[in-house]
Amino acid sequence: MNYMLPQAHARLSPRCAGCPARERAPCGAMRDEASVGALERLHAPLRHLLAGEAVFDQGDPSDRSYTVVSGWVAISRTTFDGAATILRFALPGDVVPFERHARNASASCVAVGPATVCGLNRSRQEQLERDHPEYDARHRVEQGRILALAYEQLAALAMGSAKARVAHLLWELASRSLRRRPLPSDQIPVPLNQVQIGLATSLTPIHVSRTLRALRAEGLLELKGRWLALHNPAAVERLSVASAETAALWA
Amino acid sequence: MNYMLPQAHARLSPRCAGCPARERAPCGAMRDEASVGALERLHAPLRHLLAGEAVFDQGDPSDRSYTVVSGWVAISRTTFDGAATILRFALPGDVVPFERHARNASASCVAVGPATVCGLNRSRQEQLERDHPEYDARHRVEQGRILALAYEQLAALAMGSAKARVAHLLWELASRSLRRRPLPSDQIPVPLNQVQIGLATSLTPIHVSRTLRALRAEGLLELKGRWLALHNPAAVERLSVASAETAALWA
DNA sequence: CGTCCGTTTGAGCTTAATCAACGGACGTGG
DNA sequence: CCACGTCCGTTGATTAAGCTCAAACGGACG
Repeated sequence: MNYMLPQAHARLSPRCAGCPARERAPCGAMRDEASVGALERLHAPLRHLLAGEAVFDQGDPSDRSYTVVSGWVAISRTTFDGAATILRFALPGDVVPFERHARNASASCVAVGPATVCGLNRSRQEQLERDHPEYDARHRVEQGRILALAYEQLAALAMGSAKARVAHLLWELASRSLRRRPLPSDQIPVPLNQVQIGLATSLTPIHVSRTLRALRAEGLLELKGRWLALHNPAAVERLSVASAETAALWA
Repeated sequence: MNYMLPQAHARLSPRCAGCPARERAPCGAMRDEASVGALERLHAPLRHLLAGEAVFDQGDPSDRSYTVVSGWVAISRTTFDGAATILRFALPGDVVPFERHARNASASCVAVGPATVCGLNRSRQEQLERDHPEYDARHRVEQGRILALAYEQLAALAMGSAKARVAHLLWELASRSLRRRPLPSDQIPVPLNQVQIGLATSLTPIHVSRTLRALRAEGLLELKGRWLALHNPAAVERLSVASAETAALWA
C-alpha cells in the first residue's frame, strides 16, 4: 500500500570512481568567499553515496550539517506505519542543516542518485559562526530559504490539483537547478523516477504517470528518461507558482 | 469557491482596552533571561490587534520580526486567484521572524482573535544577535523549531485522511498551547472557527464539520464554543503524530 | 424581531486511490 | 544467443474520499 524510497543496491550504480568534479564547492553558502579554502579544512572529507544510500536516518543523532557537492539528496520522513513523504530535495550547493532544537533527526536524508556530500560537525559550525560573520550571515539566509521552500511546498500541496502539484515540483526543481527561469530550449537533468515524484507531491505513481501524460498532451512539459523540458515555461509557472512573492526564491 | 480569512470588523471584537496582562514576555526566545528588561527597550511598543487585523501583508517589506504577546496569529498565504492557506499559527511567546532571503514577505500575518504583538526591527535584531550570544543561540533554536513545525505540517497534509489532519492540527495546537502533553481533563482554549481549521488543514469547512462530528462520535475529542477537550489524548496522538521524533517538538 | 455568521445536513459529482494486469528496458545466467 | 527476472512506466476498471451546490438552522447581536 505504501510506496517507499528505493534502498541502496550495489548493482544499481557502480561505486563512484574517485572524486567527481565539484559542481560547487562544499559549504554552499560560502562559495563566493575568498576563504573557502581555509573553511574547507574544517569539513570532514567528502562522502560518496550510492543511489538510495542514506546520509543519515530519521532518529539518528543530529549533530552535523551536510552540504551537497554533487547529485541530489531527498529529505524524507517515514511514519510509523511505513508511509514516506519527501519533504524537500537538496541540490548541489544546498545545505542540510542539523536540527538545533532536537537531539535526533526528524527526517532521513537519502541520495536520489549517486551523490557526494560533505559534513560539518556542530562544534565546527559553531566555530565558523563565531569567527566568520560573513559565513554566519549567509548561513542564516540559507536557513530562511529552506523555510521558504517548505512553505512553498505546503502551499503547493494545499493548492491542490495533481497537475498543479506536479507542475510546481518540476518548475521548482528546474529553476533551482538552473538558478534562473527555465527556457523552452533547456534540457534539465531531473534524476527522479515517478515513485519519487509521487512521494514529493503526495500522489500515487499511477496518478503521477497520468498527470505527466496530461501535461505532455497540453504541450506544457515533457519528462522522459531523466531529462525534463519545459516547452511552455510561462504556462507551467502560471499553473504552479502561487504568487509573485515566491518567484524571487529561485534566484 | 475559495474560503477566505475573515477581515477585521470593528464589531467583531471591542478594541483591546489597554495592555492585557502579558502571558509571556515579548521576545519569547528570551523569556528566561535576566536581561529581558534591557532587551525590551529595543522593542517597538506593543501593538494591539483586532480579530482579522493584519500584522503585515504578503508583499509588504519584511524588515521586522514579531513576538506574539497574547492571542493567536495566523501566517497565511494567498494565491493570485484568491485561495488562502494557513501555513502555521503563532501562539503567545512564538516568534514570527522576518525573511532574510527576500525583501518582501511571502505570507501575511493576521490576528485570529484580539491579539498583541511586539515588533523588533531588523537592525535592532542584528544588534541583539551580535551583542547577546545567548539571545542569538535561542533565536537560532527557535528558527529550527519553526522549520520543524513546517515539516510536521507537510507530513500531516501528505499523510492523509481528513480525520488525521484535523486531529493532528488540534493535537499540535493543544500541546503547544499547554507546553505539555494534553490530559483528558484539560479544557484548552482554541480560538478558531471551522473555516480557519479548514484553511490550516486544506479541507472545506463543510468537511471539517463532518470530520469533527466523526471524531466526536468516536470519543476522541470535542470542540465546542472555542474550547477543545481531548477525551482520548493517546488515540489522538496515535492518529496524528507521524513518528517518535516529532513528539519532542512540543516540549 | 430580524439579520448575519458560523455550522450542519443532504445529494450529486469529481478527483485521485486502489486493484490488477501488461509491456518495455535492462541486466543476469544459461 | 536467448530465456528469465526485475524495475519502471502505462493502462483499464472500480471504489472511495472529499468537493460543490443548495438549503436550513441556531445563536449572537442590533
